[in-house]
Amino acid sequence: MPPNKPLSRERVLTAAVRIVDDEGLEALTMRRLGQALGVEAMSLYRHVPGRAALLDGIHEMILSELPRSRTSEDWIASARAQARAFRRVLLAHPNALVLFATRPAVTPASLRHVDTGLRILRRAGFSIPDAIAAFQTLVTFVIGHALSTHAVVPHEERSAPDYVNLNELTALAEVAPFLKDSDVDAEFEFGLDAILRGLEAKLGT
Amino acid sequence: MPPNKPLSRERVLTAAVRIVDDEGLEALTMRRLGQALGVEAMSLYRHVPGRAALLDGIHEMILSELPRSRTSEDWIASARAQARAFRRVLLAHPNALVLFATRPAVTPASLRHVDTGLRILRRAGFSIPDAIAAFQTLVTFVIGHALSTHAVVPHEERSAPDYVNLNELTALAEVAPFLKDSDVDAEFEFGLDAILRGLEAKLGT
DNA sequence: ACAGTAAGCTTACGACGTAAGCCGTCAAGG
DNA sequence: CCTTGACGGCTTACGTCGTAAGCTTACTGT
Repeated sequence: MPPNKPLSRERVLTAAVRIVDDEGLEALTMRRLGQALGVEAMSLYRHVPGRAALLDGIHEMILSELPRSRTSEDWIASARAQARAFRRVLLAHPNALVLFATRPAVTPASLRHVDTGLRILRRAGFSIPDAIAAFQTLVTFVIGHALSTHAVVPHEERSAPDYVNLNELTALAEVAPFLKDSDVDAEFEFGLDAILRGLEAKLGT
Repeated sequence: MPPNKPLSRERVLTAAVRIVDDEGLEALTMRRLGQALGVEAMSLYRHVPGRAALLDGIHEMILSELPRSRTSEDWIASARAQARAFRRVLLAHPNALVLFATRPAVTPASLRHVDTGLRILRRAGFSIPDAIAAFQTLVTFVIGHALSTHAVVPHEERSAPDYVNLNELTALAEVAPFLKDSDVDAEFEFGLDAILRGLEAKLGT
């Protein structure tokens, strides 16, 4: 292999994202990443302070895929569009989803988007604390929903079901058949719509 | 140290939870856990198939702290109470929060609570798919909110802020002073209330 | 030509999860 | 009583991880 382009934080991070996307988070080791770049593991430390910073970098890199959003008159439509866009970006990297549970929702890379989100809510008429809470609610929902529906976890050992009397769980039994083929996207839209309506209702208060 | 009580899955799991609570998830290694029980690491494998199963067990053990909930006439009040109870349990183990992001929301240990949650929503009048989506929304919000407000992450290296023009972020600037001393509980209640109101609104549809 | 510096390499260490097999204890059967 | 088997815990060992420390190479500006 001929001496490639010189490394750079940029190149390291994009390679890292690719590995995570293709092989999962746990496949991302320094040695593996080095190999993908035709380089020894320790060389990476020239460009990234350590593994934790690498994960932060991936987080940042994925967030940077967020499209610059245009806001319209209708604040609900704007908020909905932002939430959808955020979700799309998250779902493009299901293996990296856990990072968004771990890392803080507000990072330098996402400041601009936090700003537009808050602007939408403020213009809608929310007080400052309410706008914060509303934003928090929306972000939290998008991340949480993506996590619970698309996060792929190895899930080796299921512990013994610890016998529960299934006959008592009537509501669950009734619902269970629908769980298999539930439409995840529809569920997301349902939840998002509920939240937005609820926020609208709280505007009057 | 005299030969203690014989080990058991129970004893192993409770010790594990304690370590996680006291020292964090990353402190929970097989050797450390063994030491806490006055036992060698490998002895644990008699009672737990491996580390992944151990984490599943912790997840299960924490969920089992959920109080048996009584449901009232008012479905909104019932749902709110359930959400709060769930949150309380989660916040009792902030270091284990990540597990709830990783592990599926529905496990054998939580079947009963899923059942009562669904029952509340069904009785309120939601169709089966809507009840699923609504439940999902609520659970997701509780977990997500707890994560983003109470998950403690080492957070070593913050990557260079990647210069954003702060002058453009007017909405953020306006809000920033309030971020420091925002009332997390109030924010939670705000979001929860919004969701519940939104769900109520969707009931008519 | 030569010193300085940046980029990558080598070696090494301690900690991790866990596979494989060993050994003491103790209850049941002759 | 002695034997036997199995259960519970221990020992050793392997491969992999993140990364500290120092070395080597190649390019830069003077």
